[in-house]
Amino acid sequence: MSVTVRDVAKRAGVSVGTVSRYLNGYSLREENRQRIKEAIDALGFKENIIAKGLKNNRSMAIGVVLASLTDIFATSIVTAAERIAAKENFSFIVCDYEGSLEKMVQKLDFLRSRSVDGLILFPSGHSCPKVLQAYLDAGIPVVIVNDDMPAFRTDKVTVDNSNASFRAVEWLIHSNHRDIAIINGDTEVYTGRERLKGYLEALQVYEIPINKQFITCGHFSHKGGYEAAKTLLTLETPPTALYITNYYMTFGAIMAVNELKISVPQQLSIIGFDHFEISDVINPSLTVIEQPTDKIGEMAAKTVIRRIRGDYSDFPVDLSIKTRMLVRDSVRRLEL
Amino acid sequence: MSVTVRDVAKRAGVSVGTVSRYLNGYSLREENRQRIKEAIDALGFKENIIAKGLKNNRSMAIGVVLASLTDIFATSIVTAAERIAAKENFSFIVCDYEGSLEKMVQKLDFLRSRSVDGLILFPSGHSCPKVLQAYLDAGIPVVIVNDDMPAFRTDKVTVDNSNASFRAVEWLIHSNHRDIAIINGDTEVYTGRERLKGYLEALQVYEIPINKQFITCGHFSHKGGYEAAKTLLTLETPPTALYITNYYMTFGAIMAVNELKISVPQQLSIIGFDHFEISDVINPSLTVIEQPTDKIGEMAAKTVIRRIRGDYSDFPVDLSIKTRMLVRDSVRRLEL
DNA sequence: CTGAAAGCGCTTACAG
DNA sequence: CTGAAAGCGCTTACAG
Repeated sequence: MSVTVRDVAKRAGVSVGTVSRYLNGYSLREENRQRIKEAIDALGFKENIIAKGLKNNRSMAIGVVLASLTDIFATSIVTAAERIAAKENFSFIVCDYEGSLEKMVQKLDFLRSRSVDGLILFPSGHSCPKVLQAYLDAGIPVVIVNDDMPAFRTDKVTVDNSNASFRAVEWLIHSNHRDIAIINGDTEVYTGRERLKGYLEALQVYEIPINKQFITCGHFSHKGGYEAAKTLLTLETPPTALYITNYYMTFGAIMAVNELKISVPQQLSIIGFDHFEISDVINPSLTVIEQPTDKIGEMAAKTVIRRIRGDYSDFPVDLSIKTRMLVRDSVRRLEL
Repeated sequence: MSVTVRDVAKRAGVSVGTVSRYLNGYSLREENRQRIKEAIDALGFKENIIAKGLKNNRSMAIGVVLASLTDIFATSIVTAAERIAAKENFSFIVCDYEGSLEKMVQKLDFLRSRSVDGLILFPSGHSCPKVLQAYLDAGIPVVIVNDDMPAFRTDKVTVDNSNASFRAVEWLIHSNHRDIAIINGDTEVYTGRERLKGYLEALQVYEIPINKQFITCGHFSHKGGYEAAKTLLTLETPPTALYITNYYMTFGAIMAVNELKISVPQQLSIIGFDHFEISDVINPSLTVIEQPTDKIGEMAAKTVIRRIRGDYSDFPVDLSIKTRMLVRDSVRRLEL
């Protein structure tokens, strides 16, 4: 069908082994190098990565398993990771498990049979299926992103979730807010737990009494943020500041604020999370915790590739990437 | 390393050929079937799809090439397509070309060397590189999604873009609007052109004079929608209705409307595009043109798989999927 | 229905 | 540095 090493070898007048060595960057006689190069160009030869993989048990593919392909946080990370991986000639086989543990297991099985060389997994709060340990046992590295999976000893890349919360709330406190509400997602998942933890810690450290009404834990979604904001802002004594722990929730909360015709920051201060395109169109611009998705993706890709190459010197690594707080115009300093 | 057909054959006391036949669903003696089944279970055998592909020149992988992994419209389609493909045991190798033609070509080359069996491409207005023809010449089917690429004769899946526009605008006209503005994206790209065309046609058919000020063609983004809305709504005689041709633009326009404290639908009627999560948190709920991303993805996947299987009976197909208009609360019927 | 053998496109000891 | 040969895990005519 297509042109193979055999064709190249014939045209260049060398053996296929020599062509293979050329392809893999071994040194060979200058004359042969030239002839092979010429043959490859003339024939339009492209090496077959699949065949290559069969022999050295490498597929040059990395499985990427995530809960939803439509979650911009996850896909931003994947984009960055893919950029790194492509440079190293790895391709990404992307599987969406639609938030179902069962489907996740299915995908993991599927990727095993595709002989992926490594795996990047976004567990999104799901527990660890046995098949994951089978990956490690088979020498296939697994990097967990944005979750802890305590039962599973492997490389992990997260952000400083609780610390980010702490700093955000601290900033509000230093702006003299005392009635600070948190709009949080599901505390069954790692990020939800951690972000709540940081909020509580900050209040404790600054000796601000905790008002249970101000703690909402719903779903990390537009709707979750919207509903929580509506509830909080229609309390008898509503909070003066909102700390919102996820991009989609921030978005939903903003819609609720608009609808209630509450002006930010005059009547309400807000610190949100992440700043994808939304920040282009929100007035005033939001002060947010920014998760460095590029960095997260980069670290995930680099880590899994390093393991694939056999470097387990620092295994398992637990990378906690630092977030920044972008201080913009949605927090008002209260007069005391 | 892992367990192979050879191991299964040995344990079952048959030849590897027989195991292979079992795996591929050929009929064999009941006794052998049982023994092989037993051996597979006992050994935990998983077939190696890579090796399988080498022999019959199939990788069981479909390349998916898109401008951005963070575009929810594209990823919604990919999600649906992957669901179909996974059922047929195909995996998706996803490549993001970050809106650069050069990178797109790179990715296409890359996927060739990975021996993908087929390709699903979102050109996003980019022109057709030569390498695409090479795909077809090599017998690798290519399905174009959401674009026309007139220079390239292959299967295409789009929606009824201009017709969708026509119906949206017609609806506004029947609600007695005459000052109807369009917030459109780049007319260099297919969808932008088509959606503008439908708008113009509707006005012409109903003999409504075209007001050039009411036609904005910017960028299919939050910001594009936001800025266009600001411009339109601050005109001396602003439109009474807005037709917005993309999800992100709809989003941005809504933010502008909120900021200008214009109430919908009392002061302004709106028909938007698509209804991802945003619709959960917008009040009033928007009347929108809904692109059936599930269907688009399904058709793209089914078409490419059908071609992979050798069925070119209707090649090339140009599927134009029907959109629906979801009539909700953002359009007011004007009194005459 | 089944076994033995050749082969998919490549790599890699093994000799030289 | 290079060629000949074996082999990666599977499939598939070819005989029987």
